Amino acid sequence: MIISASGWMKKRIEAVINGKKVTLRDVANRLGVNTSTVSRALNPKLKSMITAEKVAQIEKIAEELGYVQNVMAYALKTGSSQTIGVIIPDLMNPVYPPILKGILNVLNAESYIPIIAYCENSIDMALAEIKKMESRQVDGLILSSAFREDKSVEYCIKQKLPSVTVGRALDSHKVDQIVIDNAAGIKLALSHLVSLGHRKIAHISGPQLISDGYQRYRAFKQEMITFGLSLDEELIVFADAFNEEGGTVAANELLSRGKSFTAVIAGNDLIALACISVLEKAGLACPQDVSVIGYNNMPYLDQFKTPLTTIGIPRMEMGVMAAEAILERLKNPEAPMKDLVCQPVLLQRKSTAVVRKSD
Amino acid sequence: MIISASGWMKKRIEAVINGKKVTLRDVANRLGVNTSTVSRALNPKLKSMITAEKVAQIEKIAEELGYVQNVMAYALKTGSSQTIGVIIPDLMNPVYPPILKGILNVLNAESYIPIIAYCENSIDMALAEIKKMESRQVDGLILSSAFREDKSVEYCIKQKLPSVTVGRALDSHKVDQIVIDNAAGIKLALSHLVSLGHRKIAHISGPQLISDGYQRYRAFKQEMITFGLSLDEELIVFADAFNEEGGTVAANELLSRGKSFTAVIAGNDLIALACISVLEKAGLACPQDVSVIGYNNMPYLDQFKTPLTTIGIPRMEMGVMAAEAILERLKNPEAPMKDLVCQPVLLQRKSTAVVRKSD
DNA sequence: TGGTCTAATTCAATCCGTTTTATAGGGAGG
DNA sequence: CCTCCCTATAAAACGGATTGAATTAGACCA
Repeated sequence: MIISASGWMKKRIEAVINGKKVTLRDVANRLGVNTSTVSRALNPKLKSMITAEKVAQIEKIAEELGYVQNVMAYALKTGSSQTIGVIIPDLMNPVYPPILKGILNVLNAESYIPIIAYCENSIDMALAEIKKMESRQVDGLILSSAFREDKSVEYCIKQKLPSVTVGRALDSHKVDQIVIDNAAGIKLALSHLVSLGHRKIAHISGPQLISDGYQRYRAFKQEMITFGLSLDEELIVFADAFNEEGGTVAANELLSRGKSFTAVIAGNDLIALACISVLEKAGLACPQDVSVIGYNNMPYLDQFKTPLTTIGIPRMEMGVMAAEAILERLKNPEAPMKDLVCQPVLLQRKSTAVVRKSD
Repeated sequence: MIISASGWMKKRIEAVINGKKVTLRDVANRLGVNTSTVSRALNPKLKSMITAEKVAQIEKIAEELGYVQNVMAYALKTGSSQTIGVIIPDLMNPVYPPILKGILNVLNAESYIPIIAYCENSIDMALAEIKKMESRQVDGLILSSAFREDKSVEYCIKQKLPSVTVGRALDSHKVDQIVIDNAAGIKLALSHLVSLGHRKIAHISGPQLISDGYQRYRAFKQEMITFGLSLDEELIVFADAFNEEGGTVAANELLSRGKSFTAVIAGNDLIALACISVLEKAGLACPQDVSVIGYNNMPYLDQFKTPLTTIGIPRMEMGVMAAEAILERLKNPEAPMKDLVCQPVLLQRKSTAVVRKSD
């Protein structure tokens, strides 16, 4: 098919056979123009500097040769890798996929790409991942891994890596944050329970070093008083992680204290699910004997054996907001830091019921 | 703290204030050595060429200045970005997080990083994502998005982008593939159902353009005959996607045909779940009236209202295998293509029961 | 002691694929 | 003929890896 393959063309064919990529230079040579001309012709913003005819030629040849821009070279030259790092504490927690989806959707639209890592809820691991991402010149970071005090995000600040958190907040408010109004959520839960006649309400809290755990705990104590209920510290236990193992241990701890209660507000859905299992093993049915409320509204909850009443949060929207926030911060590095707060919603299902007369 | 900030140092301070990154050159200048010395000192493989004392100095200063390697520059020079692209059809399908976790774990250990994208089960979207990844110089691709015939993976082959598929297979076997032994899975399911006395068994198949859908369908027809059961084509319907919507439509179609059946094998768990809902709405209880088997063993299935009997697949292991396969292929580009097949397992729960006498 | 040879380090220059600044060419208009 | 404008070019980065050449140091021998 190739009639005369001489000079650079020969060399190029050889290169392509060896798996080399087609470069800007290749398409420039093919047309006998300068690389800068090609660069401009292929850049929508600079295209106007080149005659339409030449642009058309260049686009045709580029297509024909299968040219794709080398983003590494672009990044090296311009300092922008068009990449956003995303760090997630736990891949297995079903809360994160929707957040991820929200993030991906907006990044995609802006021709950014995410690099995703998970850190198993360890600050050290998060820091290691952040350094890897830094070395890849990420333009910014979305952290849903942050603790209330967190040296990994301190590192981002020190290195001037633009960052936002999502679903987690720093006590210091040193970065943009997409957060949930946890106090409102707890108030919703408590108000629902109170309306069902519950008064002896327990709380299985999440880790206190994580903003959601801490804020929900604080809100619980606060709102119990606001609702005029007596606050019994013995009805509050702490799970050491927002997962089923943590929930199981904590629920057993609660039961072992021997204090009676008719309802429990769990730190999140996974803890709530574990709690229901523990209660059942102890011969307590949910919701007949005790009502349980979760938090987050993870997927498929409505199809569970005991469809869980929970506090729903706009997960995908949070992802969208996080991505928009980081892009916004890139455009406007000096803007004041802000918290964007999302309102939760009560989703009433089958795990809560009117308190029994006898209680 | 800085005593005399003159020459390069002044310039550097200025640069850092402007948010510039610390470069190899910066640490070289600080010590008055050549960049190549620093490069070698920081490269584990070449470190031996430099005196231990100097290495120590360099490491100290690099740490002090907060130097991190610019992977973009490295990639540009060496042609390797230490990045693997991963394309997933659907972020919301709970099958993928464990696969992703397996992939991440091995890539991490080899200091590779994944770029993750999803394609909503569209080949065109997958192709667009692949081109984006190509432009980012990914060293290889893991595709769990592939169809039986798929121009996006044809493109990878044409562009000499090393690729492997996971959970999906091409009819052509043109790339390495991590697949499930679907015939074995269907055999397991059917054998279980037969042992419970079922003879009139329906199949809600997944999309036929996807290997899992097609192979399970083929296996179903084959095994029905092997088990000596009469194969009624009217008891086979096709869902147009491996999700709940697809399952709902297909299950309604099956019901509308008016043929009686006592069990159904679904193309995957999501379809099975949708099927159970549809059956219930039609007044048919699972498993009392009809037994249902899923495929994939997605998380939390044991806690569902009707704990689903399903065919389990080693999701995380598949991720591990996929990552190892692509890394292996990078080392050894000329090796023959191979299929790695994973064996499924029957997980018996509550959605299957002995067929009623009357049937 | 001086000279030679070798091994161990370090240096300087080049390259990777792009973008971009400054510059040159060429045609139109005055 | 001289400007001015419109295109296109040439050349210099970007940050780090590579490598042949140069320097140094050390060892050995006469």
